[in-house]
Amino acid sequence: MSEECCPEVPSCCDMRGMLSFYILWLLSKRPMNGQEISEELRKRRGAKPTAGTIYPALKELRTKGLVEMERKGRTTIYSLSEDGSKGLEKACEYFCSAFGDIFQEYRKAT
Amino acid sequence: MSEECCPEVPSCCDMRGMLSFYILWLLSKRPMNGQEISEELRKRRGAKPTAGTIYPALKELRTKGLVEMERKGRTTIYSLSEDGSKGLEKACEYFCSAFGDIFQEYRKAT
DNA sequence: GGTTTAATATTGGACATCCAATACATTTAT
DNA sequence: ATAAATGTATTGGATGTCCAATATTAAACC
Repeated sequence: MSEECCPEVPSCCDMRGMLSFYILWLLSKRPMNGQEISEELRKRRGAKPTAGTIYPALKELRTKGLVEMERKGRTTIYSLSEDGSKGLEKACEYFCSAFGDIFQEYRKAT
Repeated sequence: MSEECCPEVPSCCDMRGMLSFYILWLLSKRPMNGQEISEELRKRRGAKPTAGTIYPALKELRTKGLVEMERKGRTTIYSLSEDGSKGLEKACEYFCSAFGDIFQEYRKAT
């Protein structure tokens, strides 16, 4: 379907991390199933996470009570819980505080 | 010494990752020793990485040829190599492309 | 019904990142 | 000279994130 442009993953240093955070952020936009989440991540981070990446992460978020799920036939719709929503807010604050300078610099440069 | 304010690490989701990337970015500002790098990370990410975190990361960056070091008495000064500089550029591009939306949203909200 | 397809899910192995604990070298203080 | 302080470094164990491989389930197709 969509062949939308996506960033090239750099070879120089490891860019893993923040997956659960990113999933929470995506779910704050709208409830999604696993494949939709994976596709969003592909568009944004340049590589589509496989099933072995995405479902364990979702399971952990559910265990922590941050995400709720509802099975609908073949698919499972994941959505933010109230705790997930509150947690995301704190996490966004932290993320932008921790990495803000790097973004600022990029904005100036372009 | 400096008790500068630093962000509170959220409990909701894991915020590890991007350490090597962040180190490269810091070293692009100026050469530093391990303790200075750790202190910069504390101010920005809210927790000071211990020796077991920082030195293996620096060692790996050196193995990859991205970082150079020079021993000076008690301290070791680390600096970006040419490859490190080029790699960082790509990595910054990727990082901002991958996480830009989250940051944009934060800017609007505040 | 029987096959294919799409989505979900688990397992096992690899690796980066994290800490606590330990060790060592060099400078500084006594 | 000895002790304390500072900076560097390694080890071992935990955890999150990553993929390939495999399995399961439900819908769609013939």
